[in-house]
Amino acid sequence: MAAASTATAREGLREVERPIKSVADLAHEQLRREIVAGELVPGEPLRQAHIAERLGLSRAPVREALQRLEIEGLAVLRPRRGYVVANLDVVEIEDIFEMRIWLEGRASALAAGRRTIADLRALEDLIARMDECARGDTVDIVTWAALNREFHMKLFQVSGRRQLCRMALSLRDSVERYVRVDYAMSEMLRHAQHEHKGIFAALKAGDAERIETLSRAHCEHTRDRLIASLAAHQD
Amino acid sequence: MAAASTATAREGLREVERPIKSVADLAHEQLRREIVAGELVPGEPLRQAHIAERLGLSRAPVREALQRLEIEGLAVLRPRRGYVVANLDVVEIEDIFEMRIWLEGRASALAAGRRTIADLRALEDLIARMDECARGDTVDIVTWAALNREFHMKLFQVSGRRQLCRMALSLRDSVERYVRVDYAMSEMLRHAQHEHKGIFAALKAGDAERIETLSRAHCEHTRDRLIASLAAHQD
DNA sequence: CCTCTGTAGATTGTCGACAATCGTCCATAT
DNA sequence: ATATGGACGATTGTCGACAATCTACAGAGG
Repeated sequence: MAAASTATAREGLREVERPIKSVADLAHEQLRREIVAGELVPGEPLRQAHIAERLGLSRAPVREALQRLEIEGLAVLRPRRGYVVANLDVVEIEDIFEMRIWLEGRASALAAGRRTIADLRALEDLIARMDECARGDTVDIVTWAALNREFHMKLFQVSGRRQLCRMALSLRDSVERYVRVDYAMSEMLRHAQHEHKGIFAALKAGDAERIETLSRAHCEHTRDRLIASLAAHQD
Repeated sequence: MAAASTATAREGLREVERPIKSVADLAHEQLRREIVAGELVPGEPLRQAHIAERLGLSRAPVREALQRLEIEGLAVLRPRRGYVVANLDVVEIEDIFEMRIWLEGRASALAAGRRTIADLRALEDLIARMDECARGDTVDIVTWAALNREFHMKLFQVSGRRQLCRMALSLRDSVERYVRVDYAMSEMLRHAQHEHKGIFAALKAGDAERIETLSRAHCEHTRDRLIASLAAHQD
């Protein structure tokens, strides 16, 4: 039994996202952005040679990126037939949201007992920057969504639970593209901002019970709005 | 918006494990078995060339296998320094078990409302085969563990929730190797068998509330026994 | 007119090789 | 004796090429 403690996953929760980025990491992030942003629509085939050429690299890192997307639930592999952008049906979306409601509520509650001044400052800054995006009459939905993801990721990280953080983030990403389409079509965004401020206040106060309730409600609202939107646009 | 419904993940829950296996799939399964079985100890470096030679294939599929192991939480990558077998500390193990307790309880409850005769027969058969493993004075822990995994996987699948099933199985696998070490050193195995029969009975009766309670208790017992074992053998 | 079969094209899965980077060992200076 | 610096070996990350397999289309047969 070799000395193993050096490999223990203890380098801090910041490294849920890998520190040093390889070309494969960049390809993965790029494709994830494109899928999440809806530029690559569900069912669209993801051809390795095509993507490699488009991103200016070889097929090996593209394969790795696709592999990860599959495990994250963003792509589906049909052996010898290639990857396609995953398509979640309503049942699966509800499935994911049920888990999110519990996991995010739990993470928030834990965070309330561990937040530091620095954490609060970082979250406050993210809220302010999101406000910026929605200030004028034109809403910068792309930037807002990126900041929103960062806000919730930060909140998860404050919980101090590495594994819980991983799960919650992964589930978020797998439905984010559907949520974003919905946000763009509704006033939900400003409502979300309001809820973020409530969550932040509860975190600042260290009120675990309240932040858990608020986080769950935040998730539930997103889910309800999304399901309603999907039902309306069913085609 | 192209016709996407063909790609929808609807081919049935059996395909959580991929149907047609590539060399990379086999490498992945082999390495996972070795890690879960404890043959590869936490902290041990996983050198690509070495593994490739040992399994008689090239580095490409080995890389893919390692990639998956990382996302499953079984391996950790330090960029430019290679993969090592992941080492979970007690906090992370408790973290994972807290999620398992909730997810597995929920999946069981849902399964109680959807089980078919065929499902029950399959589960009953698995229980019988596990009994076989523990009949004599020598316990076939490896076979038992494989059947145990199948039993719980089957139970998750009956829930009909594809995503929930994925998460629960992934979390199981990431702590399985620690649990197995514990099983080998205790009488916990027979106790687990007894609990399986209780869970099965509740499923057969369609009693959602009872099976949820039993499943959670099953998880909690495993956790408590494991934590105690880790505390005793701390080195 | 429909169905089945065989060929052609395209795409994946796998391989071996090369360059970049990291850890290690040794020489040297303080 | 300890610390600093450079070269060597080992390992990863990336690339282009090849073989296996699948899809699509065309042609023959019923």
